[in-house]
Amino acid sequence: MEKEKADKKDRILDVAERVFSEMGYDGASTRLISGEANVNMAMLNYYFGSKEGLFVAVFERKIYSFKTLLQPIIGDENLSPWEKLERCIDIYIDRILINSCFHKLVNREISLNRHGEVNDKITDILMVNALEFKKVMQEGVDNGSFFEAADIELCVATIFGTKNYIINAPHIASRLLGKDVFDQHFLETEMNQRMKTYMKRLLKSYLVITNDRTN
Amino acid sequence: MEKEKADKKDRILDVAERVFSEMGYDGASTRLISGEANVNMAMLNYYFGSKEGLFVAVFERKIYSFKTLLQPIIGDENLSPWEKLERCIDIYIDRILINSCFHKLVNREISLNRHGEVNDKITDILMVNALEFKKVMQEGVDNGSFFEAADIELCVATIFGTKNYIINAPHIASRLLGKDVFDQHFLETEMNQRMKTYMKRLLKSYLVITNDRTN
DNA sequence: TTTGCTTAATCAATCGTTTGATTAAATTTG
DNA sequence: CAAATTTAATCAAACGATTGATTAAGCAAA
Repeated sequence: MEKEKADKKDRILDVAERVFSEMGYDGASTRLISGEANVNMAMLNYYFGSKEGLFVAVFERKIYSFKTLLQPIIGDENLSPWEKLERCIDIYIDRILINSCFHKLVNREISLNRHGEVNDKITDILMVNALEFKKVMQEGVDNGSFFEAADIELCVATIFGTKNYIINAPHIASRLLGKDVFDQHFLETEMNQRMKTYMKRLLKSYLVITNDRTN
Repeated sequence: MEKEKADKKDRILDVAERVFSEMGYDGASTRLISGEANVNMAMLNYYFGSKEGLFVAVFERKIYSFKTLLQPIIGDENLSPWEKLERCIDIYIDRILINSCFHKLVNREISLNRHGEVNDKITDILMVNALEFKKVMQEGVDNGSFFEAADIELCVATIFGTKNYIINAPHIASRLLGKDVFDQHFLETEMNQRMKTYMKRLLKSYLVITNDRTN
Protein backbone atom coordinates (compact mmCIF):
# COMPACT_ATOMS: atom_id res chain seq x y z
CA MET A 1 0.00 0.00 0.00
CA GLU A 2 2.51 2.50 1.18
CA LYS A 3 4.87 1.09 -1.36
CA GLU A 4 2.38 1.16 -4.21
CA LYS A 5 1.46 4.71 -3.44
CA ALA A 6 5.09 5.73 -3.47
CA ASP A 7 5.56 3.82 -6.69
CA LYS A 8 2.67 5.53 -8.34
CA LYS A 9 3.74 8.97 -7.24
CA ASP A 10 7.22 8.24 -8.50
CA ARG A 11 5.88 6.95 -11.78
CA ILE A 12 3.91 10.16 -12.23
CA LEU A 13 6.99 12.22 -11.42
CA ASP A 14 9.13 10.24 -13.84
CA VAL A 15 6.64 10.70 -16.65
CA ALA A 16 6.07 14.35 -15.79
CA GLU A 17 9.78 15.06 -15.83
CA ARG A 18 10.16 13.50 -19.24
CA VAL A 19 7.04 15.07 -20.76
CA PHE A 20 7.80 18.49 -19.31
CA SER A 21 11.32 18.34 -20.68
CA GLU A 22 10.08 17.27 -24.10
CA MET A 23 7.11 19.61 -24.46
CA GLY A 24 7.76 22.40 -22.01
CA TYR A 25 5.49 23.31 -19.12
CA ASP A 26 2.75 24.89 -21.19
CA GLY A 27 2.98 22.33 -23.96
CA ALA A 28 2.52 19.40 -21.62
CA SER A 29 -1.14 18.86 -20.71
CA THR A 30 -2.17 17.15 -17.52
CA ARG A 31 -4.20 14.73 -19.65
CA LEU A 32 -1.13 13.63 -21.55
CA ILE A 33 0.94 13.18 -18.42
CA SER A 34 -1.73 11.20 -16.62
CA GLY A 35 -2.31 9.17 -19.78
CA GLU A 36 1.33 8.22 -20.18
CA ALA A 37 1.60 7.42 -16.51
CA ASN A 38 -1.58 5.32 -16.72
CA VAL A 39 -3.28 7.07 -13.87
CA ASN A 40 -6.51 8.95 -13.65
CA MET A 41 -6.22 12.64 -14.33
CA ALA A 42 -7.62 13.54 -10.96
CA MET A 43 -4.73 11.78 -9.29
CA LEU A 44 -2.37 14.54 -10.31
CA ASN A 45 -4.40 17.05 -8.36
CA TYR A 46 -5.01 14.58 -5.57
CA TYR A 47 -1.33 14.03 -5.05
CA PHE A 48 0.20 17.33 -6.09
CA GLY A 49 -2.62 19.84 -5.76
CA SER A 50 -2.20 21.35 -9.19
CA LYS A 51 -0.22 21.22 -12.38
CA GLU A 52 2.18 23.75 -10.94
CA GLY A 53 2.40 21.66 -7.78
CA LEU A 54 3.41 18.69 -9.90
CA PHE A 55 5.97 20.85 -11.64
CA VAL A 56 7.42 21.93 -8.31
CA ALA A 57 7.48 18.33 -7.12
CA VAL A 58 9.47 17.29 -10.19
CA PHE A 59 12.11 19.80 -9.23
CA GLU A 60 12.13 19.19 -5.51
CA ARG A 61 12.86 15.56 -6.10
CA LYS A 62 16.07 16.29 -7.97
CA ILE A 63 17.30 19.78 -7.47
CA TYR A 64 19.70 20.31 -4.69
CA SER A 65 22.97 22.11 -4.57
CA PHE A 66 26.04 19.95 -4.79
CA LYS A 67 27.84 22.48 -2.71
CA THR A 68 28.24 19.67 -0.19
CA LEU A 69 30.03 17.62 -2.83
CA LEU A 70 32.26 20.51 -3.81
CA GLN A 71 33.05 21.82 -0.34
CA PRO A 72 35.50 19.12 0.78
CA ILE A 73 37.39 19.60 -2.45
CA ILE A 74 37.47 23.34 -2.23
CA GLY A 75 38.46 23.21 1.43
CA ASP A 76 41.27 20.72 0.88
CA GLU A 77 44.47 22.60 1.57
CA ASN A 78 46.59 19.93 -0.10
CA LEU A 79 45.13 20.72 -3.51
CA SER A 80 46.20 23.55 -5.74
CA PRO A 81 43.46 25.79 -7.17
CA TRP A 82 43.85 24.06 -10.49
CA GLU A 83 43.55 20.59 -9.00
CA LYS A 84 40.42 21.73 -7.20
CA LEU A 85 38.94 23.08 -10.42
CA GLU A 86 39.71 19.83 -12.21
CA ARG A 87 37.86 17.78 -9.64
CA CYS A 88 34.91 20.16 -9.54
CA ILE A 89 34.59 19.85 -13.30
CA ASP A 90 34.62 16.06 -13.05
CA ILE A 91 31.87 16.02 -10.46
CA TYR A 92 29.80 18.55 -12.30
CA ILE A 93 29.95 16.81 -15.68
CA ASP A 94 29.16 13.45 -14.13
CA ARG A 95 26.05 14.79 -12.49
CA ILE A 96 24.82 16.74 -15.48
CA LEU A 97 25.11 14.03 -18.09
CA ILE A 98 23.24 11.52 -15.97
CA ASN A 99 20.28 13.85 -15.61
CA SER A 100 20.50 15.47 -19.00
CA CYS A 101 16.76 15.49 -19.65
CA PHE A 102 16.11 17.14 -16.32
CA HIS A 103 18.71 19.82 -16.93
CA LYS A 104 17.22 20.49 -20.31
CA LEU A 105 13.97 21.17 -18.50
CA VAL A 106 15.70 23.39 -15.97
CA ASN A 107 17.36 25.50 -18.59
CA ARG A 108 14.30 26.03 -20.69
CA GLU A 109 11.93 26.90 -17.88
CA ILE A 110 14.41 29.21 -16.21
CA SER A 111 14.70 31.26 -19.35
CA LEU A 112 10.96 31.87 -18.97
CA ASN A 113 10.63 33.81 -15.78
CA ARG A 114 7.37 32.32 -14.58
CA HIS A 115 6.72 29.77 -11.84
CA GLY A 116 7.99 32.24 -9.25
CA GLU A 117 8.29 29.69 -6.48
CA VAL A 118 10.29 27.15 -8.48
CA ASN A 119 12.23 29.73 -10.38
CA ASP A 120 13.53 31.51 -7.32
CA LYS A 121 14.56 28.25 -5.73
CA ILE A 122 16.35 27.00 -8.83
CA THR A 123 18.01 30.32 -9.43
CA ASP A 124 19.41 30.25 -5.92
CA ILE A 125 20.75 26.74 -6.33
CA LEU A 126 22.26 27.41 -9.73
CA MET A 127 23.86 30.53 -8.30
CA VAL A 128 25.37 28.60 -5.42
CA ASN A 129 26.94 26.14 -7.83
CA ALA A 130 28.15 28.90 -10.12
CA LEU A 131 29.68 30.80 -7.23
CA GLU A 132 31.52 27.71 -6.03
CA PHE A 133 33.27 27.50 -9.37
CA LYS A 134 33.95 31.19 -9.26
CA LYS A 135 35.42 30.90 -5.78
CA VAL A 136 37.89 28.23 -6.84
CA MET A 137 39.06 30.26 -9.77
CA GLN A 138 39.29 33.41 -7.71
CA GLU A 139 41.55 31.55 -5.32
CA GLY A 140 43.85 30.69 -8.19
CA VAL A 141 43.95 34.29 -9.32
CA ASP A 142 44.63 35.52 -5.82
CA ASN A 143 47.53 33.20 -5.13
CA GLY A 144 49.09 34.00 -8.47
CA SER A 145 48.80 30.59 -10.09
CA PHE A 146 46.05 31.71 -12.44
CA PHE A 147 46.14 34.37 -15.10
CA GLU A 148 45.59 37.60 -13.18
CA ALA A 149 43.40 39.24 -15.82
CA ALA A 150 41.26 36.16 -16.30
CA ASP A 151 37.54 36.85 -16.68
CA ILE A 152 36.48 34.17 -14.27
CA GLU A 153 32.83 35.13 -14.41
CA LEU A 154 32.72 34.42 -18.10
CA CYS A 155 34.67 31.23 -17.42
CA VAL A 156 31.70 30.16 -15.34
CA ALA A 157 29.47 31.01 -18.29
CA THR A 158 31.68 28.85 -20.47
CA ILE A 159 31.57 25.85 -18.16
CA PHE A 160 27.78 25.91 -17.84
CA GLY A 161 27.14 27.19 -21.34
CA THR A 162 29.20 24.59 -23.19
CA LYS A 163 27.34 21.87 -21.35
CA ASN A 164 23.96 23.50 -22.03
CA TYR A 165 24.68 23.75 -25.72
CA ILE A 166 25.12 19.99 -25.95
CA ILE A 167 22.22 19.10 -23.68
CA ASN A 168 19.61 21.65 -24.70
CA ALA A 169 19.57 21.10 -28.43
CA PRO A 170 20.63 17.49 -28.83
CA HIS A 171 19.58 17.27 -32.45
CA ILE A 172 21.90 20.15 -33.30
CA ALA A 173 24.69 18.76 -31.19
CA SER A 174 24.23 15.39 -32.86
CA ARG A 175 24.76 16.90 -36.28
CA LEU A 176 27.73 18.93 -35.12
CA LEU A 177 29.45 16.03 -33.41
CA GLY A 178 28.37 13.32 -35.82
CA LYS A 179 27.16 11.33 -32.82
CA ASP A 180 23.80 10.53 -31.31
CA VAL A 181 23.52 12.84 -28.35
CA PHE A 182 20.06 11.39 -27.59
CA ASP A 183 21.78 8.14 -26.70
CA GLN A 184 22.06 8.13 -22.94
CA HIS A 185 24.83 5.55 -22.93
CA PHE A 186 26.96 7.60 -25.29
CA LEU A 187 26.42 10.64 -23.09
CA GLU A 188 27.45 8.90 -19.91
CA THR A 189 30.58 7.28 -21.32
CA GLU A 190 32.23 8.70 -24.43
CA MET A 191 30.78 12.20 -24.20
CA ASN A 192 31.46 12.35 -20.50
CA GLN A 193 35.15 11.67 -20.96
CA ARG A 194 35.43 13.93 -23.97
CA MET A 195 33.83 16.88 -22.21
CA LYS A 196 36.02 16.47 -19.16
CA THR A 197 39.18 16.35 -21.23
CA TYR A 198 38.13 19.33 -23.28
CA MET A 199 36.93 21.52 -20.41
CA LYS A 200 40.12 20.96 -18.46
CA ARG A 201 42.43 21.62 -21.35
CA LEU A 202 40.48 24.67 -22.40
CA LEU A 203 40.42 26.22 -18.96
CA LYS A 204 43.95 25.21 -18.09
CA SER A 205 45.40 26.89 -21.13
CA TYR A 206 43.44 30.04 -20.35
CA LEU A 207 43.79 30.14 -16.59
CA VAL A 208 47.01 28.47 -15.63
CA ILE A 209 50.09 30.54 -16.12
CA THR A 210 52.92 28.94 -18.03
CA ASN A 211 55.16 31.55 -19.66
CA ASP A 212 54.28 34.04 -22.36
CA ARG A 213 50.88 35.67 -22.39
CA THR A 214 50.37 38.12 -25.18
CA ASN A 215 46.93 39.23 -26.12
CA MET B 1 -1.92 52.68 -47.02
CA GLU B 2 0.84 50.41 -48.16
CA LYS B 3 3.01 52.02 -45.58
CA GLU B 4 0.49 51.78 -42.77
CA LYS B 5 -0.15 48.14 -43.48
CA ALA B 6 3.54 47.41 -43.40
CA ASP B 7 3.81 49.35 -40.18
CA LYS B 8 1.03 47.40 -38.60
CA LYS B 9 2.47 44.07 -39.66
CA ASP B 10 5.82 45.10 -38.33
CA ARG B 11 4.31 46.25 -35.08
CA ILE B 12 2.62 42.89 -34.70
CA LEU B 13 5.88 41.11 -35.45
CA ASP B 14 7.80 43.25 -32.97
CA VAL B 15 5.30 42.55 -30.23
CA ALA B 16 5.06 38.87 -31.12
CA GLU B 17 8.83 38.49 -31.02
CA ARG B 18 9.01 40.06 -27.59
CA VAL B 19 6.03 38.20 -26.14
CA PHE B 20 7.11 34.87 -27.59
CA SER B 21 10.57 35.33 -26.18
CA GLU B 22 9.20 36.27 -22.76
CA MET B 23 6.45 33.66 -22.46
CA GLY B 24 7.37 30.95 -24.91
CA TYR B 25 5.24 29.86 -27.83
CA ASP B 26 2.60 28.03 -25.81
CA GLY B 27 2.54 30.59 -23.03
CA ALA B 28 1.87 33.48 -25.38
CA SER B 29 -1.78 33.70 -26.38
CA THR B 30 -2.89 35.36 -29.59
CA ARG B 31 -5.18 37.57 -27.53
CA LEU B 32 -2.28 38.91 -25.51
CA ILE B 33 -0.18 39.57 -28.58
CA SER B 34 -2.97 41.33 -30.42
CA GLY B 35 -3.80 43.28 -27.28
CA GLU B 36 -0.26 44.54 -26.79
CA ALA B 37 -0.01 45.38 -30.46
CA ASN B 38 -3.34 47.22 -30.30
CA VAL B 39 -4.87 45.32 -33.17
CA ASN B 40 -7.90 43.12 -33.44
CA MET B 41 -7.26 39.47 -32.82
CA ALA B 42 -8.54 38.45 -36.21
CA MET B 43 -5.80 40.52 -37.79
CA LEU B 44 -3.21 38.00 -36.75
CA ASN B 45 -4.97 35.30 -38.74
CA TYR B 46 -5.74 37.67 -41.55
CA TYR B 47 -2.11 38.62 -41.98
CA PHE B 48 -0.32 35.47 -40.92
CA GLY B 49 -2.91 32.72 -41.32
CA SER B 50 -2.44 31.23 -37.89
CA LYS B 51 -0.51 31.51 -34.67
CA GLU B 52 2.11 29.19 -36.08
CA GLY B 53 2.21 31.32 -39.22
CA LEU B 54 2.90 34.36 -37.08
CA PHE B 55 5.60 32.41 -35.31
CA VAL B 56 7.19 31.50 -38.62
CA ALA B 57 6.97 35.10 -39.79
CA VAL B 58 8.78 36.29 -36.68
CA PHE B 59 11.65 34.03 -37.63
CA GLU B 60 11.66 34.65 -41.34
CA ARG B 61 12.06 38.36 -40.73
CA LYS B 62 15.29 37.91 -38.84
CA ILE B 63 16.82 34.53 -39.32
CA TYR B 64 19.27 34.23 -42.09
CA SER B 65 22.69 32.74 -42.21
CA PHE B 66 25.53 35.19 -41.97
CA LYS B 67 27.58 32.84 -44.03
CA THR B 68 27.73 35.69 -46.55
CA LEU B 69 29.28 37.89 -43.87
CA LEU B 70 31.77 35.25 -42.89
CA GLN B 71 32.70 34.01 -46.35
CA PRO B 72 34.90 36.95 -47.44
CA ILE B 73 36.81 36.65 -44.19
CA ILE B 74 37.24 32.92 -44.42
CA GLY B 75 38.24 33.17 -48.06
CA ASP B 76 40.79 35.90 -47.48
CA GLU B 77 44.16 34.34 -48.12
CA ASN B 78 46.02 37.18 -46.44
CA LEU B 79 44.60 36.25 -43.05
CA SER B 80 45.90 33.52 -40.81
CA PRO B 81 43.36 31.05 -39.41
CA TRP B 82 43.55 32.79 -36.07
CA GLU B 83 42.97 36.20 -37.59
CA LYS B 84 39.97 34.79 -39.40
CA LEU B 85 38.58 33.31 -36.23
CA GLU B 86 39.03 36.61 -34.42
CA ARG B 87 37.03 38.47 -37.02
CA CYS B 88 34.31 35.85 -37.13
CA ILE B 89 33.93 36.12 -33.37
CA ASP B 90 33.62 39.89 -33.62
CA ILE B 91 30.90 39.67 -36.24
CA TYR B 92 29.05 36.95 -34.40
CA ILE B 93 29.00 38.70 -31.03
CA ASP B 94 27.93 41.97 -32.60
CA ARG B 95 24.97 40.32 -34.25
CA ILE B 96 23.90 38.28 -31.28
CA LEU B 97 23.91 40.99 -28.65
CA ILE B 98 21.83 43.31 -30.80
CA ASN B 99 19.11 40.71 -31.19
CA SER B 100 19.45 39.11 -27.79
CA CYS B 101 15.72 38.71 -27.17
CA PHE B 102 15.28 37.02 -30.50
CA HIS B 103 18.10 34.59 -29.87
CA LYS B 104 16.64 33.77 -26.52
CA LEU B 105 13.49 32.80 -28.36
CA VAL B 106 15.44 30.76 -30.89
CA ASN B 107 17.26 28.80 -28.26
CA ARG B 108 14.24 27.96 -26.19
CA GLU B 109 12.02 26.87 -29.05
CA ILE B 110 14.74 24.82 -30.66
CA SER B 111 15.16 22.82 -27.51
CA LEU B 112 11.49 21.90 -27.92
CA ASN B 113 11.41 20.00 -31.14
CA ARG B 114 7.99 21.13 -32.32
CA HIS B 115 7.16 23.58 -35.11
CA GLY B 116 8.75 21.24 -37.65
CA GLU B 117 8.81 23.80 -40.43
CA VAL B 118 10.54 26.53 -38.44
CA ASN B 119 12.69 24.15 -36.51
CA ASP B 120 14.18 22.50 -39.56
CA LYS B 121 14.93 25.85 -41.13
CA ILE B 122 16.55 27.26 -38.02
CA THR B 123 18.50 24.11 -37.40
CA ASP B 124 19.92 24.31 -40.90
CA ILE B 125 20.91 27.93 -40.47
CA LEU B 126 22.45 27.39 -37.07
CA MET B 127 24.34 24.44 -38.48
CA VAL B 128 25.68 26.52 -41.34
CA ASN B 129 26.97 29.11 -38.92
CA ALA B 130 28.42 26.48 -36.62
CA LEU B 131 30.14 24.73 -39.50
CA GLU B 132 31.70 27.99 -40.67
CA PHE B 133 33.38 28.37 -37.33
CA LYS B 134 34.40 24.75 -37.43
CA LYS B 135 35.87 25.20 -40.88
CA VAL B 136 38.07 28.10 -39.81
CA MET B 137 39.38 26.18 -36.87
CA GLN B 138 39.93 23.05 -38.93
CA GLU B 139 42.03 25.14 -41.28
CA GLY B 140 44.22 26.21 -38.41
CA VAL B 141 44.63 22.63 -37.26
CA ASP B 142 45.46 21.47 -40.77
CA ASN B 143 48.14 24.06 -41.42
CA GLY B 144 49.74 23.41 -38.06
CA SER B 145 49.12 26.78 -36.46
CA PHE B 146 46.46 25.38 -34.13
CA PHE B 147 46.77 22.73 -31.46
CA GLU B 148 46.55 19.47 -33.41
CA ALA B 149 44.49 17.63 -30.79
CA ALA B 150 42.06 20.50 -30.33
CA ASP B 151 38.44 19.45 -29.96
CA ILE B 152 37.15 22.01 -32.37
CA GLU B 153 33.59 20.71 -32.26
CA LEU B 154 33.39 21.41 -28.58
CA CYS B 155 35.03 24.76 -29.26
CA VAL B 156 31.98 25.56 -31.36
CA ALA B 157 29.82 24.49 -28.43
CA THR B 158 31.80 26.86 -26.23
CA ILE B 159 31.43 29.83 -28.56
CA PHE B 160 27.68 29.43 -28.90
CA GLY B 161 27.13 28.08 -25.41
CA THR B 162 28.91 30.85 -23.54
CA LYS B 163 26.82 33.39 -25.40
CA ASN B 164 23.60 31.46 -24.76
CA TYR B 165 24.29 31.27 -21.06
CA ILE B 166 24.38 35.06 -20.81
CA ILE B 167 21.44 35.66 -23.11
CA ASN B 168 19.07 32.87 -22.13
CA ALA B 169 18.91 33.41 -18.40
CA PRO B 170 19.63 37.11 -17.99
CA HIS B 171 18.50 37.23 -14.38
CA ILE B 172 21.08 34.58 -13.51
CA ALA B 173 23.76 36.22 -15.59
CA SER B 174 22.96 39.53 -13.91
CA ARG B 175 23.60 38.08 -10.49
CA LEU B 176 26.77 36.34 -11.63
CA LEU B 177 28.22 39.39 -13.31
CA GLY B 178 26.88 41.98 -10.91
CA LYS B 179 25.51 43.86 -13.92
CA ASP B 180 22.10 44.34 -15.48
CA VAL B 181 22.08 42.01 -18.44
CA PHE B 182 18.52 43.12 -19.23
CA ASP B 183 19.94 46.53 -20.10
CA GLN B 184 20.26 46.56 -23.85
CA HIS B 185 22.76 49.40 -23.82
CA PHE B 186 25.05 47.56 -21.44
CA LEU B 187 24.83 44.48 -23.65
CA GLU B 188 25.71 46.32 -26.81
CA THR B 189 28.66 48.24 -25.38
CA GLU B 190 30.40 46.98 -22.26
CA MET B 191 29.30 43.35 -22.50
CA ASN B 192 30.03 43.28 -26.19
CA GLN B 193 33.65 44.29 -25.69
CA ARG B 194 34.09 42.07 -22.70
CA MET B 195 32.80 38.99 -24.47
CA LYS B 196 34.96 39.61 -27.50
CA THR B 197 38.09 40.01 -25.42
CA TYR B 198 37.29 36.94 -23.37
CA MET B 199 36.34 34.66 -26.24
CA LYS B 200 39.48 35.53 -28.17
CA ARG B 201 41.82 35.07 -25.27
CA LEU B 202 40.16 31.85 -24.22
CA LEU B 203 40.27 30.31 -27.67
CA LYS B 204 43.69 31.64 -28.50
CA SER B 205 45.27 30.10 -25.46
CA TYR B 206 43.62 26.78 -26.25
CA LEU B 207 44.01 26.72 -30.02
CA VAL B 208 47.07 28.70 -30.94
CA ILE B 209 50.30 26.91 -30.41
CA THR B 210 52.97 28.75 -28.43
CA ASN B 211 55.40 26.37 -26.77
CA ASP B 212 54.71 23.75 -24.12
CA ARG B 213 51.48 21.82 -24.11
CA THR B 214 51.19 19.33 -21.35
CA ASN B 215 47.84 17.88 -20.47
C1' DT C 1 -19.20 48.78 -57.15
C1' DT C 2 -15.40 46.35 -55.99
C1' DT C 3 -11.53 45.59 -53.27
C1' DG C 4 -8.98 45.29 -49.16
C1' DC C 5 -8.98 46.15 -44.31
C1' DT C 6 -11.25 46.01 -39.68
C1' DT C 7 -14.39 44.76 -36.30
C1' DA C 8 -17.32 42.25 -32.69
C1' DA C 9 -19.37 38.08 -32.13
C1' DT C 10 -18.99 33.38 -32.14
C1' DC C 11 -17.07 28.61 -32.91
C1' DA C 12 -15.45 24.04 -31.41
C1' DA C 13 -11.67 22.24 -28.95
C1' DT C 14 -8.84 21.88 -25.17
C1' DC C 15 -7.23 23.46 -20.90
C1' DG C 16 -6.66 22.65 -15.55
C1' DT C 17 -9.61 21.61 -12.04
C1' DT C 18 -13.57 19.91 -9.21
C1' DT C 19 -17.05 16.94 -8.13
C1' DG C 20 -19.57 13.00 -6.14
C1' DA C 21 -19.63 8.19 -6.16
C1' DT C 22 -17.18 3.89 -5.38
C1' DT C 23 -13.87 0.81 -3.54
C1' DA C 24 -10.79 -1.07 -0.26
C1' DA C 25 -8.09 -0.88 3.58
C1' DA C 26 -7.45 0.68 8.37
C1' DT C 27 -9.31 1.75 12.71
C1' DT C 28 -12.52 1.89 16.35
C1' DT C 29 -16.20 0.05 18.90
C1' DG C 30 -19.13 -3.35 21.17
C1' DC D 1 -13.97 -11.73 17.04
C1' DA D 2 -17.37 -9.13 14.39
C1' DA D 3 -19.66 -5.02 13.29
C1' DA D 4 -19.45 -0.20 12.61
C1' DT D 5 -16.98 3.72 11.29
C1' DT D 6 -13.28 6.38 9.34
C1' DT D 7 -9.77 7.17 6.12
C1' DA D 8 -7.37 6.96 1.77
C1' DA D 9 -7.29 5.94 -3.06
C1' DT D 10 -9.42 5.91 -7.46
C1' DC D 11 -12.51 6.90 -11.10
C1' DA D 12 -15.74 8.79 -14.80
C1' DA D 13 -17.96 12.82 -15.65
C1' DA D 14 -18.53 17.42 -15.86
C1' DC D 15 -17.14 22.33 -14.80
C1' DG D 16 -15.98 27.06 -16.26
C1' DA D 17 -12.38 29.33 -18.49
C1' DT D 18 -9.40 30.05 -22.24
C1' DT D 19 -7.44 28.67 -26.42
C1' DG D 20 -6.80 29.46 -31.74
C1' DA D 21 -9.74 30.13 -35.40
C1' DT D 22 -13.77 31.65 -38.20
C1' DT D 23 -17.62 34.26 -39.53
C1' DA D 24 -20.42 37.89 -41.37
C1' DA D 25 -21.16 42.51 -41.30
C1' DG D 26 -19.21 47.21 -41.61
C1' DC D 27 -16.06 50.48 -43.45
C1' DA D 28 -12.94 53.15 -46.39
C1' DA D 29 -10.61 53.83 -50.58
C1' DA D 30 -10.14 53.26 -55.53
